[in-house]
Amino acid sequence: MYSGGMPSDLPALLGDLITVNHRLARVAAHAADGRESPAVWRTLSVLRQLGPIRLGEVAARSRISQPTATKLVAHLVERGWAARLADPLDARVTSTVITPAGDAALSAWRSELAEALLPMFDGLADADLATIRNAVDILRERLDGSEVPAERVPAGAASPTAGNPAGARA
Amino acid sequence: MYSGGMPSDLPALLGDLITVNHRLARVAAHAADGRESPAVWRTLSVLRQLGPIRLGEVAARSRISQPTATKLVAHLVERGWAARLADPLDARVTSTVITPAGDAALSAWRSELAEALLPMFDGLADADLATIRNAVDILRERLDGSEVPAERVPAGAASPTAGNPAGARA
DNA sequence: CCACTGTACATAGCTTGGCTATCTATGTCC
DNA sequence: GGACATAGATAGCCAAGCTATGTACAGTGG
Repeated sequence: MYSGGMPSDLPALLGDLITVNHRLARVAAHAADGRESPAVWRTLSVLRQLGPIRLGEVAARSRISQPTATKLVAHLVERGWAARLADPLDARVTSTVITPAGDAALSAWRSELAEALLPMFDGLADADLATIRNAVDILRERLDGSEVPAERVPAGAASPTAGNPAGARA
Repeated sequence: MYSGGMPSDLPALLGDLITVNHRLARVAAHAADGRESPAVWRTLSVLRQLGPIRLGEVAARSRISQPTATKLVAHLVERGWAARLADPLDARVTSTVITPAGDAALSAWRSELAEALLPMFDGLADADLATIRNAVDILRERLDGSEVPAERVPAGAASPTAGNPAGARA
């Protein structure tokens, strides 16, 4: 219990958060489906969540560089998990959508992952699960909300004319 | 809205957890010090936490393969952030310790990271910070406690007949 | 004492995700 | 039409991860 409450020690909290985060990532890496990489699922998640989306937006959302996004999307298209759409208004743009196959693959991965991680979370009290759920929601909101201070990320993004759904919870 | 609290939807929670986790990792990757990689800091953390430790233990703790641990530790030694000790009882063993320089570097990184992430957490209510702190503690405990994949996990995780891939779309 | 099996780490070789730098094609503004 | 900006593609590099295998030492049975 952290009833003491030490909000002033934010740096320590952030350090711990990132450390635990890395460790959890390693566990997840083992947990499910060695056949495809985490980056693939992450990209697929972005596509599912944001519908037809430009490459640059994929990159910004995933916090990866544009060339890396190109590579990943190309891989997804090869796999049949995504498809590209020409933009009738701007010939430079090619939007990407997730395909039904991609959607199914993503869902399957999530199930597989959940099953693999279950033992680790077995016996956890409902209250603890709720805490994790809340923390996940809080972090997600922060990740979605702040378009990142991003030192290195090419801070283009000057063309969000399309209504940014910004589906914030709460 | 998740106000209901649905502990039975653990699979969805785990999927979200891993997704958010991965996204946070991307942010952290940008946040601080592009000169060294996350794996370096993770390894250094393990060394600091567990004192002189065998290579195999580093690998198990970090959830990486033994050859990868060899590579990372070698890198740390080159950098002067770790040192190796021969074991007088078993000539096969070489333990590794963090050096003062490594300790300092790790601390510096944590500070830098915290500072870079601060804006993202600015304006967060104390209650939310407490929630994150608790979640971090809960997860860390689970990560430490369960020696989960034992050790040499058979890499090819057989996909257990996914009869019903959790019809719940996420 | 010597082979025989097991353990701890090192080496080799590969794949993939990530990056920067640069190029091409298109759009936009004067 | 020409200068500049923007969207994405291509090239080339490095790090982190893996499997498979090699090497040296430990322990054990004959």
